[in-house]
Amino acid sequence: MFTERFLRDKSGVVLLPQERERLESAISEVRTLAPRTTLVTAGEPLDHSTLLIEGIMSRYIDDRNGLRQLVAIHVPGDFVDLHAFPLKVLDHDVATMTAATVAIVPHRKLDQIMHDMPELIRKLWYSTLIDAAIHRAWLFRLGRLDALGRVAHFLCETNARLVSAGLSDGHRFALGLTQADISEICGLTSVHVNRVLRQLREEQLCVFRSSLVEIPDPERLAARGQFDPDYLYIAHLK
Amino acid sequence: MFTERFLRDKSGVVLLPQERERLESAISEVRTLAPRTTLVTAGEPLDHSTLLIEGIMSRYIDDRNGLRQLVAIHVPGDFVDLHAFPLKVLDHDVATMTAATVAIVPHRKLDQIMHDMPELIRKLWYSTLIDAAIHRAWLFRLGRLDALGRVAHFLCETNARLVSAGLSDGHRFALGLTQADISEICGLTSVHVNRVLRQLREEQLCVFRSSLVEIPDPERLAARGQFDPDYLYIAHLK
DNA sequence: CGGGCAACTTAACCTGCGTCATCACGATTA
DNA sequence: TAATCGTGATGACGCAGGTTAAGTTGCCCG
Repeated sequence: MFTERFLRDKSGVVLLPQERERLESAISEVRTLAPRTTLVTAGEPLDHSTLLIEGIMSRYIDDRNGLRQLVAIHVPGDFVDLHAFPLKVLDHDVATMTAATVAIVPHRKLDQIMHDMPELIRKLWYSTLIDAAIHRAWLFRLGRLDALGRVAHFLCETNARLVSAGLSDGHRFALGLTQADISEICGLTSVHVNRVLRQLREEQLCVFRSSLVEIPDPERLAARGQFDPDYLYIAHLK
Repeated sequence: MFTERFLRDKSGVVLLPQERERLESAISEVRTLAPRTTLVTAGEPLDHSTLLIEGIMSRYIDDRNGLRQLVAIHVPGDFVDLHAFPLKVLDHDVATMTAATVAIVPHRKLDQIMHDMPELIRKLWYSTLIDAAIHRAWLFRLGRLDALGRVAHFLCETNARLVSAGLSDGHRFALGLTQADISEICGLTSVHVNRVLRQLREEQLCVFRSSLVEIPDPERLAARGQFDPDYLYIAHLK
């Protein structure tokens, strides 16, 4: 079941068994990808979308000086570039961060679903809107939080999403990102991310290693990052 | 024709006459709103969405200290909170900035459209994804640009969107935002926005007044703000 | 015509984060 | 064994933008 984690635990939608089957049967191919592999380049027409099964992926925008800003990261269960179905061309690049396994869904299959199962299309739409809600939370993070708050907010978000995917127990998870990755997410330099991580460690808010992130007291970390998980639309949270 | 500007000039979609009529007939009410009126509060269930006909609206997230981060602004023709149709509850507030005229579209009408006109639903979906693309450009702006670049980028974007809506000639437009508004958009203080606007004026890049924004050389301003309009999906741009 | 208020302006000062530089560590390859 | 490379760690220094405070301007309304 490649779609096992898709829309899992989301408030406001339940994927029915026949809808899940229909999605499964829309998968044309399953591929494994090496770390740091570019899957989609901005401006190139697309005729398929990608469901992430295993690993971490990213979406990013390059600036003129070769620096880049990550605009999203994806965890298993995310339909990474489903927005390419209506848009056909993307405004950003998509790449793996770690090694990854993905399922390819041709747009022509989604076209058929659109005519046969409009309620399923609404659920697919919904999933792209959660990505947009996460974009907004990232805007808040960059616009209103200091460096420590940004990193704390990001780690809280990632923890919550991985709990939802069954990949974190709420206190510890494997992530596989470098400090430079965090800097591209949080709009900081890697030097300053290093300082912030040290401070988080000293204050016992979080121990970050590429291999393993540990959060002894998630509520304290959330308070420091002004993290409120409502925007993730996770069911049964409160 | 209240939907006159909706999806106007967008690459990749054309709203057919019968689709436009169907949308028109889905409007239950047209309202005028005073400036700085809150229309939607985060967390409140919604059974309708709002098409902006005239004026400027905003979406924003409050922080713990009463400050806020704008996550979007909307110009006439935008379906401001169409994402509430699949989501039902929003993660942020929606308010007018200037006086505004809006059309209300009940979700039950959209439900009917979903079953009758799946291609129109795909176009509605598309319009919410352009909002998401704009979110991403805002992330780039906050994460990678300095203060002057951020303001320049925002003004270029707004100019391009208003040209598309037929409300800017490419060099001048009425906007009705204050310097404090710009600061909430660009993640700066209003004091520093004031300094930046002076510099833009001195360098003849832009004259910003609440009533009127003038951009003598849009290309120079775009270069300074690393603005590339592809993410707006405007047709016939290049 | 004057009082009040929101928006704008400017200056003086301070600090969080960027920049630059150096070094350490572990993994990979020869 | 050494050479290379990606990643992490840390210190010295500078500056963009925040903070605070004190005006000014313009508009609404009695």
